[in-house]
Amino acid sequence: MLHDMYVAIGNAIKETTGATDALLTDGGEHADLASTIAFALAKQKKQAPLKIARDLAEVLAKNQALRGITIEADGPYLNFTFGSAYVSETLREALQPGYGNLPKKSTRVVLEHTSANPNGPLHVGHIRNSIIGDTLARVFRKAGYPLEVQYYVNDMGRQIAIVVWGFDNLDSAQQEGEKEDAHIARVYIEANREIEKDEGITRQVNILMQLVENGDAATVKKFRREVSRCLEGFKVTLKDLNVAHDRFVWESDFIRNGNTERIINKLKRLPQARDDETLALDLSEFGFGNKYVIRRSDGTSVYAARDLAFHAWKGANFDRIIDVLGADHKLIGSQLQCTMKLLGEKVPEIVFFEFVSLPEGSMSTRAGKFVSADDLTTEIRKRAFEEVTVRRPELDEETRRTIARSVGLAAIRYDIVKVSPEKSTVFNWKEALDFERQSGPYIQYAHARACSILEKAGSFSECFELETDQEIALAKMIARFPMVIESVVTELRPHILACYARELADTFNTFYHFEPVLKSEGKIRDRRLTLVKAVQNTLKESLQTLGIDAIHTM
RNA sequence: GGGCCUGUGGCUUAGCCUGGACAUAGCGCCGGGCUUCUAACCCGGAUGCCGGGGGUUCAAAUCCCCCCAGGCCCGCCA
Repeated sequence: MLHDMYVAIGNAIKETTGATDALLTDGGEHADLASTIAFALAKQKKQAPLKIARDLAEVLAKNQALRGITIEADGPYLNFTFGSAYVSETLREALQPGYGNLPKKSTRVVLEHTSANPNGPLHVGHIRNSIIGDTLARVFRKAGYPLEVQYYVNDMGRQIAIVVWGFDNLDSAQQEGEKEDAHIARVYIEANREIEKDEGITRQVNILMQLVENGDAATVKKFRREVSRCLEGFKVTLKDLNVAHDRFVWESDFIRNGNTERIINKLKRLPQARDDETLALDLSEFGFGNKYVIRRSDGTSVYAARDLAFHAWKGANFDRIIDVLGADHKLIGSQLQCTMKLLGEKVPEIVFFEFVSLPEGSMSTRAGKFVSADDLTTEIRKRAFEEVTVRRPELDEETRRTIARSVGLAAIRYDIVKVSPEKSTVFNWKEALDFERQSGPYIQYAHARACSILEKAGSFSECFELETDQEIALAKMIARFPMVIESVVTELRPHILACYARELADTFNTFYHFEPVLKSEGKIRDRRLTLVKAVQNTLKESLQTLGIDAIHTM
């Protein structure tokens, strides 16, 4: 609905003025939409912006395509305020199940996220990747795209070789109740300590790496076993965060199926190839200072080669490739994009996010310096359970536990997704455990409140004629939802949805405090209940798209 | 040394790509509001040289240049 208005007004301005851009912006408190076209036309028309705006408002007011829209010139600004038809149409749309869904598309999208090395549990830095990725995935599906979500398993890296060395050489039995990924981290940390003491171990690790690349059956089996165990741990962590992957793609498969060898042969033929002892690309003409190494002098491939093979495979099976990667991958990500372009392959779009650190500094799995996602989940559920128990002592324990799980999940996911990805953050227990304003639970609470009103109301006849400023403001906020979904898809910035959901909850809370619903009567009660139903549905869709449970009571 | 990202009230943060009407919100602070639809809430108030300096423009938090501070990256690691 909002999108339709945007197009109609934009076209009318362009037709009337001959401008190529209608310069439409959000009207803020002045209007629903505004245009600054009068400034742009001032020079060519040799007229004051005030006069241009005034004249244009007069002409546009007569345009039949803009019926029902109030058009006013406020100084040099052209203000457009939508009328009652817009508001009632919004309400009708927002009552539909799946409000905000966009038309089905045929572009097949593959989205890769998380892809952490399987050498220890996921920590609060990794899950920023998971939550940005999973939210994007949900938004793409809502926007009508067929989508596959993948986890790229780095199963042949040095870290894994170190883990395997640890299992072969150290006292490495799994402890009572120890989760697989935590167990692997313990062995990995211990093995790294040994490596620092004894350089000879590095040679043994190198041998393991060669054996696995050459396909030595026993070594491959060991690598696979430990990596699989670690992934089992990850799956539990991700499930607790309501994050899901459709497919786990193993890096070593691209050696075994010959794809890496094939892409290396193609790379050799590029004019940028330098095939001396190593095979590398010279990408200096594109602004890259270092060599992009593809194959070692001993003939084995490096990560970059397998990654290129992986992305070529994705390009062959999908129309659009999106990767969510940490800022430490910016250089290699750009080199990958550059090389894919040189090969004539599809170029992946990469969503980068900056690091999460601890107050005492960067996280490090190797040094055992991290806050694991499991610890965060455990702690936040505990806190949420205490909170629910204080607020709803009459509920039985089982119900309180269920609510606490949803509230905890909401707090974690929202706390992470609300921040722009290009901002680096410092993990803060106090903020992560906050269930008040600008939090996931705050939005859940607004939704639960709407549910409660609707439940008490019973049946009512729908009424689409809103009257008061608060009612109309809320309806207009609801109207923005589909365009929010659209902008997340085009900008690949999920925090836009997080901000919107919070603003919608804010607007509803204000409405709630000024406009009685159940205590009003007749048509007023009907139209407010209709509005509450619309906002409840929109909040539900927003929350679910953020991967947060839209619970009915809390 | 080079490249990328960030810098917005005491703290956290939106807006920056696509320049426009008094810069968004929260925490904290001050003052109000629960016998009334769930107070995980609402209302009011104080707090901003939008890191600094130049420039472009009728107009700059937003675009360009320089500088400062912090983070990340620059490996025959992944």
